[in-house]
Amino acid sequence: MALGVTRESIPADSRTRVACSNCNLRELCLPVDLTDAEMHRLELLSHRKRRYAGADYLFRSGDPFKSLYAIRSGSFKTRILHDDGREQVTGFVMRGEIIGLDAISSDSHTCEAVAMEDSEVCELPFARLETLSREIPSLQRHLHKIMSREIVRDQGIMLLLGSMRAEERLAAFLLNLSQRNASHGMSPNLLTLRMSRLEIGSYLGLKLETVSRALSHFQDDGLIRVKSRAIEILALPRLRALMGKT
Amino acid sequence: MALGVTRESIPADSRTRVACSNCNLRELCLPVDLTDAEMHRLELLSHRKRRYAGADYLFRSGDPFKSLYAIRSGSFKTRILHDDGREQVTGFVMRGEIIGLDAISSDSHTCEAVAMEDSEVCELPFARLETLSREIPSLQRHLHKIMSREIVRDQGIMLLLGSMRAEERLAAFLLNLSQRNASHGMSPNLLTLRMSRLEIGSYLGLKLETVSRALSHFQDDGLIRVKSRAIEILALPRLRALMGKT
DNA sequence: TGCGTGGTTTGATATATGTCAAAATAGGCT
DNA sequence: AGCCTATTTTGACATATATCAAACCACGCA
Repeated sequence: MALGVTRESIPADSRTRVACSNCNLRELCLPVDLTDAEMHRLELLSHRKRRYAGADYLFRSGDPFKSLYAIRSGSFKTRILHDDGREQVTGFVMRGEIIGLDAISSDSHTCEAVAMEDSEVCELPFARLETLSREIPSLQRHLHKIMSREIVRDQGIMLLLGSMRAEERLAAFLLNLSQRNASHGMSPNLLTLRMSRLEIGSYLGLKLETVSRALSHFQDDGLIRVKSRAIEILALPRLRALMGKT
Repeated sequence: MALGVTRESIPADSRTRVACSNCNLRELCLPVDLTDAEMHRLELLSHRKRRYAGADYLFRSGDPFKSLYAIRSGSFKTRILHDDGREQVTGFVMRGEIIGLDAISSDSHTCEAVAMEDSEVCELPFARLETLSREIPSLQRHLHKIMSREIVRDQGIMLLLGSMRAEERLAAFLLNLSQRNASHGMSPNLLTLRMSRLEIGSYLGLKLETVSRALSHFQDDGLIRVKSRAIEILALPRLRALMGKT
């Protein structure tokens, strides 16, 4: 973990070379067990760090595909657009997660990614990632797992959208955020939503009013406490139980 | 079915070796441009062909992950199950397509695959596929594209489930089948559904009655002709136009 | 500090889709 | 061929969620 290399010391528009071997996200982003020699090779990725302000695009649909991006800090939403302007938020991507996998199939991005707050990403040129993963089996395996995990995640959302009711969807959403919070060593009970009710609604296939009403209802039932975008989970087990029955 | 070789004459567990170089699906399943030498190596996959009768499981959720499967003939549905028994059909997989990608992430299958008719699959041991794709870059690239394509497909269904109305979903479904039919050199206007209204409903996040009503409505409007599971598309452009407005 | 604007909550009402039920149809098996 | 069962269609009605509208709130900016 890089001592002496603080984020603050880097100018906002700079593209800085960073070394995976020093990255404090290594476990999350590319948690492969590498020998020193392999780790040295991984540096050949010579990926760069970029910063984005809230509402900035990381990429737009149609952009040519060059790289995957590992999120070092902050968060993004991804969305796809329908011909008639309707949009569907397909994911909220957080620290330690990888974004851009959809673009591999057609060599251009099919969705767009927008920063939900000030964020930093690590650019991983995909061609080099492929070359390297031919040389380092554990890296190859990890890349495959990341892609497969995205498929599983998407299918989970299909289940949610296809067969859950509004309050179940919202409970699932909150529990998912809680779990991701916990996996980063943060409190599973204190959530700070980075997205609006409208965006949550789009993600969950609901209107923003329905999202708002469901949150209010949860609060009335003593499950959570809502203070605008800060949400405190008061009864995690009951929230869990809510999915499935009703 | 091969002449003189009925399903019954082949023990259920028989595994026949097949060669990719001879396979008439080569273009669809692994359409990589290989030299003779590489093609020779591909044979090392020494995949086997298996047969399944309708309603047979190809794999169940929880099964350990060993192989991907390329569908040589027939079709399968994939579904995930919720704790409380609810199920969501996540895909209808046809000839030339690959199934099982979800299992890579956790080394066990997260969904289950059930044959919708008599079918043949080609088993592709994943460990060998990984080894080979380290040696053959174009195979590696192709594997990545297949996984990415699955991600894009799933996100398309998220859009459908999250922001389209019942008849739009059904139109999208029929158009998708039509297109896949066409890509196999079959008529884009004559569809033979292998799945029930219940299964279509599960896939589209609708009840079977809604699916039936929408089909009847399309028929009344002269868009299609429904004869149980045989569907003739009479006005493809109008069906296309139906998605997006209304 | 106060204003303004986007975001959120809440209410009244509309509607698409679900639910329940019965009739019609199709396909498998003897 | 004809019965049996599962699937599909259709109808009447219920309801979850959407829609429209207004009030409320929070936060950034002057």
